[in-house]
Amino acid sequence: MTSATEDRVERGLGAAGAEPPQAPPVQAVTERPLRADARRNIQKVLEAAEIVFASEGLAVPIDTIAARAGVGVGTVYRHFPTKEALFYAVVTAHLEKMVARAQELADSPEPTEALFTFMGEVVTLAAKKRDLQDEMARAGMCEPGFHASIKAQLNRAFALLLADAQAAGGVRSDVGPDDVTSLLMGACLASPGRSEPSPSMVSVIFDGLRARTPAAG
Amino acid sequence: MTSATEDRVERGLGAAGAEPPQAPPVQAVTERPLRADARRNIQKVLEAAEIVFASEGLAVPIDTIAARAGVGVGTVYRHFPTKEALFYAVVTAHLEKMVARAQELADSPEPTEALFTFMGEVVTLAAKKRDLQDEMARAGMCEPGFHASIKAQLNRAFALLLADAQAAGGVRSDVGPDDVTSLLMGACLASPGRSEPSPSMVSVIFDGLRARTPAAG
DNA sequence: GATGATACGGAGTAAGCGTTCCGGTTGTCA
DNA sequence: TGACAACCGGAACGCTTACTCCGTATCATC
Repeated sequence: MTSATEDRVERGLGAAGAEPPQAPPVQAVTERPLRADARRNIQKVLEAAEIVFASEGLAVPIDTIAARAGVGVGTVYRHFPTKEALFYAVVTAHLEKMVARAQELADSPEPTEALFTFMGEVVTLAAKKRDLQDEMARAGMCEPGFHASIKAQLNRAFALLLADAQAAGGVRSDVGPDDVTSLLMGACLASPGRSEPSPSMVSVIFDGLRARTPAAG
Repeated sequence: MTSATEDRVERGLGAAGAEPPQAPPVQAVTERPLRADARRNIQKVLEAAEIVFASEGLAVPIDTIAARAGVGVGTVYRHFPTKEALFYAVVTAHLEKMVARAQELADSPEPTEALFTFMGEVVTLAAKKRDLQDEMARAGMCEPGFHASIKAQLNRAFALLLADAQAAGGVRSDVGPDDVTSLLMGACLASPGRSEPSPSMVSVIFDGLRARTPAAG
């Protein structure tokens, strides 16, 4: 309990503020700044993790990331208490960008196009990022609280985008945010192996969302 | 080479004919019938595997399946050379049923409804079967030849169903079998955790496929 | 430059899981 | 019923991988 596990809590971390899944902020005491080499290494690890997780997914061994970053595994674990915490940091950074993008598009004068733009960008991004696909595939199962906070923000922003598009009459009104989220996730998870989503597939979904008269049996 | 590995090739196997991924039929010599207890155990293993793979997916340890079947792991490996071979047997059984269903529906006088019926049934089935989801998630990557033969049959049957629906004017003509397969797989992989697909989600996809005028940007 | 705190590296540890091995059991056939 | 082949069970093996430990190196401070 009093061993080296103590100083492995995240501190500044700059870019992707890596708040670990379930680490209550026990001691917010006198935190002195990190040493310069430590800051450098955190950055190197994050950059390596982003690349490696994107191409290999969560299943990649931590040694691969450490090697790519040019550090030892001990250094990785010094700054990220578990592999999942590192994954969390990387994925959170992506999700934060999505939230920002959704909020930016929410001010658009063309709500319907804004929604479709957002969805298209998400699908395109996810097609290239295996870690995002892994994260989507786990959504629902696994740790319930994992990523909960940032995902709640994303859901809110996305629901707003959808509501505006529906209010503008550009999207059928009999679908809820959860339905469209499922649709979006499905599009992201479809056709694994290719690095771009099928344009026809996306256009079918968009047309389905535009359909005025739900004519389903 | 000459040890007990030899007699682990599949023989009759009854229901789900488990042709292992890459086992060339080297010796089709004088195969005497299996002993009664062996036949019983194969059946028990297949039944247990179907249940366990469906709820846990491919990641489940083989011990779990053996325990559920009430046999030892050695018995499982006597009849299935690897865990993947067992998985293969179970998934193949599902895919064979899909092929049969697709062929049955191909004779329908309502090609469009036949296509949508098929797709709906697949999505509903996949929502309950984690092993099918796992298999779809791996499609494209992993061993290229895995399941290739049965999947080719399925693709052919599905392409026929689609072509008929398009010829009847019920489905837009600017989508190919691969696009619709992606869409279908996406629908199967979306919303993990729930045991039924969202009806709205499915209806959006169907409406998108019906759309006459592809109005995508 | 000396000194102590901080951080690094990577060998080592532990646990999970696929697969094998072999002593014991059971079915089959004469 | 006896004898042998076929089969069973599960302990043991080996590999992978997340994570820890500690001797060594580096940084910050005086």
